[in-house]
Amino acid sequence: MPEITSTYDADPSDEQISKWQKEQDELRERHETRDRLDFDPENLQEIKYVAGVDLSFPPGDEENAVACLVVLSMPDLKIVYKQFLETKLYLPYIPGFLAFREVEPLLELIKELKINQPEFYPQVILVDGNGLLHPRQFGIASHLGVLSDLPTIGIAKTFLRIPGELDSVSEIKNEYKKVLKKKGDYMNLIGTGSGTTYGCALRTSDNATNPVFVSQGHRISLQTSIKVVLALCPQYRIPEPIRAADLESRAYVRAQDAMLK
DNA sequence: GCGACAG
DNA sequence: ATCTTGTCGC
Repeated sequence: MPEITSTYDADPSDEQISKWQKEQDELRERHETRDRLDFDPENLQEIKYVAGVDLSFPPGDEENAVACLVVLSMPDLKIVYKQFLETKLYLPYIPGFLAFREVEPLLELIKELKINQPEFYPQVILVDGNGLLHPRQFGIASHLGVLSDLPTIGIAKTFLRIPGELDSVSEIKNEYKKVLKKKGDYMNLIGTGSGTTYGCALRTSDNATNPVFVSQGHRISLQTSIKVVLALCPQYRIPEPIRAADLESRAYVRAQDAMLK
C-alpha cells in the first residue's frame, strides 16, 4: 500500500519534493522518445482508436475530482467509449509534480478499459499537460505513458517555463506569435543550455491564434506527435480527445451537483 | 520580499 | 483546475 506522506493542506516538505524528483528521475529511465507504435507514422489511417483523459472538479473543491477516459474512433472522431471515476485527491496541485496528484485515477480507468472493453484499447492517449516539456523532462504525459506502457502525447494549453532552458516566457511568446501563421505551423522549443528539443508550440487552428504546447509523452517522436495532433484538430484548438474528456467530465460534475450530492 | 506557477 | 461577461464569426 502506498504510504501517505503528506496531508492535503500541508505544503510538501523538502524531503517529499526530493523523493518525488527521485521518482521522476528513476521512471525517466524507462521513458522512450522514439516511435514504438502499432501503426505506421506515415499512414495515420492505421489508427483506429485514440483516447483522451482529463479531470474536473466541483467549483471551489480541490479534492473531489471526476476523472474521465474517452476513446474516439478514427477518422470520424466519434466517442465509442467513456468512463468516469469519482476520486478523492490527497495532494494539492504543485507545478512540476502534477502526476503525483492526478495519475492514479487515470491509470485505474485505463486498467478498467483493458479488462472490460479491450476492443477499444487505444493506440495512443492524449494527456492534458506536458510530457518532455518539463523541468525534469518527465511530466504527467510521460508518467502515464511509462506506467501504462502506452504511447502518450502531452498537450498543454499554457506554457510551462523550464528554468535554465526555456526561461524567457515573453521572448518565446513573441517569437511564436510572429512565426505561427496558419494551422500546422509549429515552432520547436529548444533549451538554451542543453540544445534539447523539449516540444513545440503548434498552431492547431486557423482561427485560434494561441498554439498548444505539444511534447512527447512516451513511445512516440515529436514529429509523429505533431501529425497525430493535427489529425485530431479538425475544428478546434484543443485536440478532440482532450476536448471530449474535458466536456464529458465537466458535464458529469454538473450532474453530480444537480443531485445535491 | 516578490513574482512565477502544466492542471 | 474554476468563475464571469461580453464580443465576434460562422
